[in-house]
This record gives sequence, structure tokens and C-alpha cells, in this order.
Amino acid sequence: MTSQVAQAQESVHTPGRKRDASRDDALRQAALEVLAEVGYDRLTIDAVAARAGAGKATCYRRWAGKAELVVDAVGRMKAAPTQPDTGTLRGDLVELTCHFNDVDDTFRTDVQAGLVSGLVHDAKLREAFAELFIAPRKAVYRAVFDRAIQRGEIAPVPNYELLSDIVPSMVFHRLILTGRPPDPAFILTILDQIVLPLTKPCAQGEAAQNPNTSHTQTRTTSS
Amino acid sequence: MTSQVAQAQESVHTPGRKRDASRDDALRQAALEVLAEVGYDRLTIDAVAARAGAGKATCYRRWAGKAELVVDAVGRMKAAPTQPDTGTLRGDLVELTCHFNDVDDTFRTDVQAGLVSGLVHDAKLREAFAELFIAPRKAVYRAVFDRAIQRGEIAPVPNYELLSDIVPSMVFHRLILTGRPPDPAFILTILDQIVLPLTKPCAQGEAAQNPNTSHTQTRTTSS
DNA sequence: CTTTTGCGAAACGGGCTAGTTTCGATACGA
DNA sequence: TCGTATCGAAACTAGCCCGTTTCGCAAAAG
Repeated sequence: MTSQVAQAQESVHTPGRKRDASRDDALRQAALEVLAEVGYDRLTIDAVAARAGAGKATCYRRWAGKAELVVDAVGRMKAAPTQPDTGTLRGDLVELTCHFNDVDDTFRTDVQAGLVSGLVHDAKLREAFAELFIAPRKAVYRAVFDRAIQRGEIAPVPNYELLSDIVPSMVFHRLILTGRPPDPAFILTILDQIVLPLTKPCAQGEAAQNPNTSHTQTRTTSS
Repeated sequence: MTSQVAQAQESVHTPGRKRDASRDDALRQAALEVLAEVGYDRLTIDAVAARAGAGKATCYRRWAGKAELVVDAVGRMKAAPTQPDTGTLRGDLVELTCHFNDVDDTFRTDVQAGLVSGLVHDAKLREAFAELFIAPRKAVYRAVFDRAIQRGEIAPVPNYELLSDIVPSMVFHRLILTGRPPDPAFILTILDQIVLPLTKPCAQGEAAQNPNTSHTQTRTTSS
């Protein structure tokens, strides 16, 4: 973006001290930590620079401002890697959701929650978030469902994209509204009571439309 | 809360000019509008007072600060009233979700989105939000499901609370991450492909556990 | 009329933040 | 060695916001 980048790549003539690449990483890491702790809108360049043990000038020499720094830092976070293959759909989903929501490693969750306050206003941040968190998640979910289908474990699901959004949506909802980090038991409940039942052939999309052809089997009295 | 309230109710002796009740409403309404437009953390008392055509002193004479004003204003919003009774579960849910998410009236949605930036940090605001938005929603959902059960339309659902969170969660997720207001088609898709299928008896909670006893009936070939 | 309070408007002090600039020290190339 | 660019640190300008206070005026009670 800035002129320094072009100079660094095109090493025409480079007098003077070289830029310390370790400062880039330190600042990015500090930005992620501050982001996780106080959220996007309360993140200040001063706090990031201080945590990195760097001067503000060093920071502004690399990024134009807060938005660019955060987007770059979030963008370079190690994307969720594990493509689980436990042999069962449930096993894959459990590992997947627990990993994506980082039940064990709270840092990624905190970063995600910290970004929320910025997502509302900043469209650029929203794009970066969608590309860096949502898109890879969707891809992994697709692979897991496809493997289960090829395995013959479930019938083909036309709406895997919808299914793969259930857990993240409900965890996100819970996180913002209650302020509590994702609970493994909560995730398992969603999986066992919502997602997995929907993969059964009897519940494939053909709902309602004719609500009066119902099953009048159970009343409030004893069955 | 403040001493003025006690004085107003207990009219012992009230010298001087009376407080203009219309200023309360004007300030609350202005607060909601600013909240919907710029969000909680970017809301300033100055902006609210200016929009209400009032002085800041008038505002601070009634509320201690930003948090109290917003909580009071949100709390006095007309709560979702319509207890739908269309005769079918699907009809009730459609009316319910579309109303709660205000497909037609975007103001309530904007207020909700505007609150998000404050929910992350402010626990008090989170409690108010939960009490004023979540609790009544949950109650209405419960009534709708209960009526469907009594009607014999569906089997008793032990997890109505979980089911009633699906639509709001996914709409919320979509709202924050894409920035787009809730789409009626999206809501209908969730209802018909997720919520309603789960009310069928074959999909009642007993999922997975034994993934190998699967139903190897349907392959990718024609059924 | 006088007193007391509410009203809108404006100003003020204190605090926080962004982004720039300065300073002495350090590292690199010519 | 000399020039240049980076480094951390700090000072600095400018702006925004909060919460309080002041001011002139309007209304209600004695």
C-alpha cells in the first residue's frame, strides 16, 4: 500500500538501516492480544505499540491506521487447519465445532468476540472476517458432510451450508448475549438435538405445507 | 431512582416549575434513534440531547449517564405484543419470527444491532437486553409450541427452548456478519428446513450415539 | 411580586485518542 | 567514516466526549 513496500521489494538502492521484520510480527501479535482483551473499538494504537515494546511511529510506518493493522493481523492468524476424519459424522462434527470455537484455546474465541464491536460499523473489517473465518469454516463443513455421504452414513444433504451455520450461529448468539464462552455441553446438545437429527432422511426439508395431516398420536395426557 | 422521583410521587411541597414530561419521552425517543443509527458505543449524550432539542443538563437531571438512559429507553420500547394464533404451528412461527425480527419495521432491528457494540462490554446492558428481548420471546415461543402440542399437531417437544433460539441466533449471526437486515426468505428457509422438521417425532433428540446403525437406504442414485 | 425549580444553550475542565514530529541511539551501505 | 533510515520513547497538536456549571428565561407556588 505505502511506498515503503515497493522500495523493499524493488531493492533499487537501500541506504540506511533495514527494517526489523520482527517488529511487524510483534505488533501484529500485540494487536491480536489487545483485540482479544478490550475489543476493536477500544483498541488503541498506543496500547498495541506499548505492548509490543515499540513506538507508535514504528507502527504507523507500516500500517495506515487501526483498521489496516487489525485486518492484517487477523488475516495472518493461523487459519483453522484440522480437517477431522474420525470415521463418523458425529465425531467429525464434534471435533470440528469444538476446535473452531476453541473450547480449549480461548484466544481465538476472544479475538472473534473482540472483532464484533468493529463488525457493526466497519464494512472492510466485515469482509475480512467473512473471508478469514466464515469461508474456511464452510469449506471444512462441506468436506465433512460429503465424506459422510460417500461413506453412506447419511443421505445427501442439499442444505449443508445451512446446517453448518447452526452451531456457529447459536454459539455466537450465546457468546454475545450472555457473555459466556462456548460451553462444550452446549455444543454437543446442538449437535445431537438439532444438526444430526436433520441429517436423517425423514426430516429432509419437506416440512409443514400441510399441517393438518398431522400425527394425532400424543396428547398432553399420558401416552 | 433519584430524589426527584420520590418528590414527584410524594407531592409534599413542590415549589418552582414542574418537570416537563414530554422531555422524558423526547429524550428516550432520540436515544433510540441515535442508538439505531450509530450504535451504543458511538452514541453520545450531546447527540441525543441535540436531536431531542434539549439541553444536556435536562438529560443529566433525569438519568445518571449513557447506560441508564439507554437501558431505560430500550426498556420502554413497546415490547413485542402479538401472541399469534393462526391455527397452525407454521403460521404462528412465521408471524412470530417475522414480527420479532421486524421484517417490515426496520427500526427495532436497527436498535437491536446498535445495542450489540455495547453488549460486549457492559454487563448491565446485557442483562437488560436479555430481560427485555430474550425473555418475552422465549415465553411467546413456549406458548406457540404448547398450543401446537395441545392441538395435537406435534408431539411434545422437550427442547422448545433450544428450538426457539434457532431462528433468532441465525438471523443475528447473519445480521452482524453480513450487515444485511433479516430476509423473509431466509427466515422461511430456517423454519421449513430446520425448526419444523425437528418437531417431527422421528427426529426427537435421539440422535447419533450409534452412527453405524445407519440407514444405508439412500445413495446418490435415485431413491 | 418573590422564590424556587425546570428549560435550552453554551462554555468549561478533564480525560482520552489519533496521528505527527522530534530526539538520541543504532544499524546498514557506500 | 559518513549518510541514511530505522529504532524506542516521548512530546505535541488537534479533536472528541463526558459530566458539570453558568446564564437568561419561563413557569409554578407562596
